[in-house]
Amino acid sequence: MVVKKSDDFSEWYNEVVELAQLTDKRYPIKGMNVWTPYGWKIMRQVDTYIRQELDATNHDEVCFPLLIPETEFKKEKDHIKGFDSEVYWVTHAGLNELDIPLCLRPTSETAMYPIFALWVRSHSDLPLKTYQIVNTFRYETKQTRAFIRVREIHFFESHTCHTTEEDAQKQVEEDFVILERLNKHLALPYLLLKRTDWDKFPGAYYTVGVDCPLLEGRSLQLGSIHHYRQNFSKPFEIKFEDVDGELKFVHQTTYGMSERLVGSIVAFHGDDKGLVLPPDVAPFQIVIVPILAKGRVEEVLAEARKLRDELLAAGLRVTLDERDDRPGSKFYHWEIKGVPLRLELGGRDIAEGKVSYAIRLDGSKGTFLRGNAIVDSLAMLDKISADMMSNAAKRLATSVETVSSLDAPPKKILRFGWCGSEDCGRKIEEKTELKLLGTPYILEDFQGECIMCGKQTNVVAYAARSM
RNA sequence: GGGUCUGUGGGGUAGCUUGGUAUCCUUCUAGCUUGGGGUGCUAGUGACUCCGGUUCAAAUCCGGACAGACCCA
Repeated sequence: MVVKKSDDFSEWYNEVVELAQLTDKRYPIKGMNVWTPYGWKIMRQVDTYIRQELDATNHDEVCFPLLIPETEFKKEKDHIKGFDSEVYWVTHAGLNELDIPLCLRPTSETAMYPIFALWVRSHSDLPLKTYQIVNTFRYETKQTRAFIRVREIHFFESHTCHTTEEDAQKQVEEDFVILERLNKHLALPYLLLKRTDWDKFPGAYYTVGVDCPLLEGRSLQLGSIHHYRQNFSKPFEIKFEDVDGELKFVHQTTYGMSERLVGSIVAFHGDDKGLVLPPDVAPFQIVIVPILAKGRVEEVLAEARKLRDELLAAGLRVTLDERDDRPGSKFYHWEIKGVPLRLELGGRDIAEGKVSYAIRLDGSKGTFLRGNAIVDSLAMLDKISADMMSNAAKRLATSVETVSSLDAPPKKILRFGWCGSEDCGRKIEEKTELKLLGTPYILEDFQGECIMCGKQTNVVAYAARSM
């Protein structure tokens, strides 16, 4: 690593992604990168937790086609208006021009909902809770960045249908619980902010953004949760016969998060030595580096393999670095890759019946008894996870600052009074060059004045430099 | 959306002003050496983004495309 995180965050981010070999950015299309083995292992690990949490809340995994006919895509007016400028179109098939162009899904509402209309007939079909983990396509015009702003996006989207608005509302709240459980594995700080009306998802009744505070008042949207009411069920005619015999339109919600989760893990946890991975998502939780002194190579390797096999049998993800390279060089290699725990085994350790360790998160080193390898490794990984969670909590607490003036704002996420008008909102964005993230979903007590017009208000808003 | 800059082995670079033989570091391959924080030595593989133009001759000058970095809305 050459660049320091605090000196030039963007440069630092690019360097980590490159050196840790998370992705190959050399694919010749802007914003479309190659998932390399190490990066993909992390993504798959995250996907595993997503499946786990969604399955546990009775969502069924489905997989819809990538292509959407223009006729379906255009059914919801606001939706098409919101996505028009960033959709890829397939206009030809073989040698012929298509009668009806097909778009690559930028998100799957318009792919799924015509079929939901067939699936849902009675109140007993509801709630319908589905999700899929797929790639979506958005023609980003802004600067692209690995994992954070890409044109082909790996993401999950859950889509649900309910009999009533209240039931849909309960779903939104369940989504927050799912998010919190998922985040136990990722250890990221986040805020739940209800987006402004002019910034909500195209077609939504309301949108809640999940915003992760990074360095110096930057925030990164990790995902979003939407309540659609009947905005989509009406144009797509998703109707059910209720207990009273009446035909009604369903109420819908969606929840989506993307490979940005990987980008956020890199951006939030990483340090000047490279990646720092939470044990739950690390492709390898432990790396064993054998110290191969001349004349004892076979002996040490045999012991190292034995240690590896024991740890593997205990359910840990472990790799033994048997490459013909110097130990020091291997230390740097695995530090950049963010492996939480490094174990060293050499002649000295074997003689003393010990194993040396080094913890990536804080750089601490020591030894433990060989016989305690499994118990001690598990305990250290647990402690690393706990420490990373508490780092996230600390960051959350220090990243927001309440201000009463927009002159010379601190490099934090700003919190201030807002009258709620679009006029003031836009003026605030113009003046500060920050993005108005919205208002806290869980209402916060506030009495004060709108920071722009001075009107009395009990609404508090957040703004930050977005990435 | 508007602007500025850049594109040379796998990665990072020198050369470009003033057109002619492409530099160095790293990685990689082979061998020896070494091995508890980036061993050392020897030998070797490997590059001018693409298309067009100017020219006897283009990495170098001109135009365009594509890709990337940055700034502004």
